[in-house]
Amino acid sequence: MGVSQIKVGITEPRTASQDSRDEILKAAMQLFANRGFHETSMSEVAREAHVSKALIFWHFKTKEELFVAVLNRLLEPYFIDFAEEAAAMDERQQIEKLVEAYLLFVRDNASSVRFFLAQMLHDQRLSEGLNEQVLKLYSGYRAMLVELITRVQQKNICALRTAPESAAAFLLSALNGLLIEYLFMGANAIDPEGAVAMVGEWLFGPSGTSSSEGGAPSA
Amino acid sequence: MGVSQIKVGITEPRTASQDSRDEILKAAMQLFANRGFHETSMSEVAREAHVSKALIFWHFKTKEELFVAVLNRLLEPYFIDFAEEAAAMDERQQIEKLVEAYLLFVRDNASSVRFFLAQMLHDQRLSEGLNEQVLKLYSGYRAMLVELITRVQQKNICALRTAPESAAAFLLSALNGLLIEYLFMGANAIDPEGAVAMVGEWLFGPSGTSSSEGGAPSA
DNA sequence: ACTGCGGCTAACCATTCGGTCAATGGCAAC
DNA sequence: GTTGCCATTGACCGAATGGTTAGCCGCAGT
Repeated sequence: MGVSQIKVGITEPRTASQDSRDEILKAAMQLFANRGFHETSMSEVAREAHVSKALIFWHFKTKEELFVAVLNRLLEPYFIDFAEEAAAMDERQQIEKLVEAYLLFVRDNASSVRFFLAQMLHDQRLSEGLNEQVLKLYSGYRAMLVELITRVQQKNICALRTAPESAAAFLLSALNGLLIEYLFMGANAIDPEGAVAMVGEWLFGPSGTSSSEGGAPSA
Repeated sequence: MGVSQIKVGITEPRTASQDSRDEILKAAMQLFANRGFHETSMSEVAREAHVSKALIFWHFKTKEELFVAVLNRLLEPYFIDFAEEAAAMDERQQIEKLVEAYLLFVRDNASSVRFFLAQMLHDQRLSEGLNEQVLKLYSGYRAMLVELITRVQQKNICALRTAPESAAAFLLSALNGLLIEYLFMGANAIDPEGAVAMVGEWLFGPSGTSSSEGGAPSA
């Protein structure tokens, strides 16, 4: 079939086994993402991966194991590398950067996000460890927001007087709302720059944006 | 559709057929709600409704038809009766009332909301008419918000200077975010009063709430 | 008494599901 | 060349799926 497995002797062997395993995972990821777990059959995965169904069961003992493998692979890029660039920014810029990163991530990983959402929506008990990881990520993000808002309030440059926890929760909710709006309504629903501006106005009152490195809107 | 033509004789005739149909719908609703469409089998519905599987197919031609029937029944209470009480309130109170109604509805109909969410998440093409209805409801709600914010801005009692459409979209997103937070995190996540206060502060600046007493924000 | 029909069911059907198994080709080691 | 392992496959399995069919039961109309 269409596989182009060119051996490049000098570098790592990259066995055919790994190749097929990879393609199975890739196909499964796609199918699970926009059809869900129960609606995706192993035969479909096999067909999409150009591989026999039996081979899937050779790589992964059960359907659940394949599923968990997909989940783990999806979770990999979910860690937003943030700390390094944040050091040079003031709090307001950090907050705005966080918001922007969240939305950009959602926009660029829509199918994965959709996947997790669908998964968490009804199969709460399957893949418990995974949910835990996602939750951890989530609350980490929230903690960063809380801290930033706290600092910003202490410095008195914040127009908002609500408790930081509530404010962060509200902001996070707004972001999540944008997320689901993006998933359900058309792809044009998410507008990171607009959202950042809105958050700025909400937190710091009506004023010019802090860091206007004005890039043209991409979408 | 949705006709409720109950003949009011002296006593309700209430044929056995209607009874069984009702119980099937009830069982199906419950199963669909927390297991999804594909994960729910007709045999399960039958067992849960204490009825033979064939009877289900006597009432409803296919599984999809049963599903749509359930959807329609779920959609009935979704129309927030709002206009009548709104007349007596000023714009700010109306906005706050809208927000509160949204959150209360979500809290009280969590399983239905979860159901619709899951449904819209992956099976976009199934039950297209339903999605249409939900969308209609949704954009109606949004339109009300837009109009209210517009008026409030014209009256100059609004601290926010963003375009009403953007503001409404942002507010709706925040509400949706609270929604999914409620669905995923514990039931304690939703706090209508706190949210209303927050929205008030966002739109009208830091001041005493218009109609409600200050409630301590819960975590 | 019989007929017709709405409500209901057990048994059945074809298909698909997750999963198994015996068998095979390729290839490195001996 | 043979051995042995890795990767891979088509054919197969029992269970469960959505859906059908033939027929039962009670009862109103005649």
